[in-house]
Amino acid sequence: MAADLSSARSPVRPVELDRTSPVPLYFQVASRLQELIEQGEIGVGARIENEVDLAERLGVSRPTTRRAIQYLVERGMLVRKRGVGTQVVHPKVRRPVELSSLYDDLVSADRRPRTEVLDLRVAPAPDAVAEALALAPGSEVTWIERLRYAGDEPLALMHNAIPVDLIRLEAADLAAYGLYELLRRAGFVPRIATQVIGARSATTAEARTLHEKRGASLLTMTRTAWDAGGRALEYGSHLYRASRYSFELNLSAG
Amino acid sequence: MAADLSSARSPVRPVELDRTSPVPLYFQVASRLQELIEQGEIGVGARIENEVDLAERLGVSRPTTRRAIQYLVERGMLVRKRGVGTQVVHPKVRRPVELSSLYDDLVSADRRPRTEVLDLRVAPAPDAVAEALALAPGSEVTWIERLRYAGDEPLALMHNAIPVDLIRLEAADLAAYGLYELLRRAGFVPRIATQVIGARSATTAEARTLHEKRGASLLTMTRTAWDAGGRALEYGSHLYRASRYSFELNLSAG
DNA sequence: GTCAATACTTTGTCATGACAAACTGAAAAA
DNA sequence: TTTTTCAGTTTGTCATGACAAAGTATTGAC
Repeated sequence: MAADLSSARSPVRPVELDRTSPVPLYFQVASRLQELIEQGEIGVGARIENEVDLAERLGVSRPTTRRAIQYLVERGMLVRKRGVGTQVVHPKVRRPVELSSLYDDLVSADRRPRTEVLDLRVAPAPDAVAEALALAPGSEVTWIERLRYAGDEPLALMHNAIPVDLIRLEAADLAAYGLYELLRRAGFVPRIATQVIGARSATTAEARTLHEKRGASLLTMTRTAWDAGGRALEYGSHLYRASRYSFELNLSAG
Repeated sequence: MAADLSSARSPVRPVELDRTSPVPLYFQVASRLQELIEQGEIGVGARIENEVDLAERLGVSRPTTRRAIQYLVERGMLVRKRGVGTQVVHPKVRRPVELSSLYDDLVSADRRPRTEVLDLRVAPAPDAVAEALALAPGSEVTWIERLRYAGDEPLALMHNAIPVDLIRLEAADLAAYGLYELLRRAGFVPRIATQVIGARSATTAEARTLHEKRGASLLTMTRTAWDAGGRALEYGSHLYRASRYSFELNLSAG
């Protein structure tokens, strides 16, 4: 039994790599490995074949194999040790913290998101917001206030500021789609963000809006997002009902 | 002026690469680039020299240059575009979410952490904890309850469970060092973790311990951490004073 | 003047080869 | 028996060379 485990090298069946495909070879290899691990054919703790042999068997170069393995290492499925080998540490992809909006999250969790646009106006940005977005003080921003429902329950009260020259937002669009979706459609893809997560008690008005008791605990999240060109896309200051929502993170260290 | 910006290629002074150093070449190159960007010698928005020229000028191969650039791309400083070039998007390193303990954070923020060990015992793990740590139900764990101060103010009430066969913990050590530091010294390096951040109101007892009013908002964080071998190291369930603490995250998307 | 085709630049992918460093385990020495 | 040494395994680093794909800028046709 014990001997079995130590010899549990990858029982990979012949892999069909498609060299005519636009999908890079390293990605094809990574996908195949990921599949085997997710299906449990290579168990947690088992070592996979070494890079050199794997490369030879698949008919690709070692750098290509390395890149495929690296891809899965970055996702937290594999761990490498020099002189030892590469081991499976987790059967599922541990995604890094996602850069997605609440709307996207709810859609994928099938929680029937609905959005009510409470306010939509163009106004000068307060100093703190202008600084967060790296705009000149007093620059105009589109200011949005939305109430997000999951099913029939209010879940979050969201305030956003978007540089006014970036996109023209309509209440109808905001009610139908997430802000990030609208930004993406306009060609602005959020790539980098900083978030601060905290908590505080609800004011009377906030409690009423969110169907909570006065003084109930709320999760606060402020975020600034930039696109690949370093352009500030969005500043957000959101309130979540702590009784209905929490943030889940997967971390991995070098 | 505008012409100046577009021609603002990296004014890199001759870089001294040390080929005898144990520090990898790609890392030396990355460090040098990072320095130039942090010091503003390559401004945000400016394009850096293309890979081929940079490699030639530094006297290294293109893969080495690419790896250096890739390193900074992953840290959110640079963005690459095929056919265009590589651009500076942020002058500071945007670290991914750190896998460090509160103690380490406070030390680096120079906030004089102090720890009071309220409880330290060996007991069977509750089912939820055993499951989080992937232990058999009822397995013994070392159970710790600590109160963490920053300066003279209590900041967090921390509960941890550590598999009992992993490390022998002493109250004196826990008072002097962070848990992660002790784990690392024993050879267990946390590599992967999942966290859930939420909020709730303080109970009377919690409020008293943390010098808060009854019902004050607290940030909750539960975390399970694993080492590179997939061994569960630690389960933690912590309470932070929302009035004194928040979580800061830097995210980047593919 | 406007639009389309073309040339050029720059990053992306892949192969081959070589040596170094870290770890493991077995053999040899104390 | 215990420790040290050494050989073998495996990942880490680096070089060179080649072609592909995407984006930009220029040129030419209309």
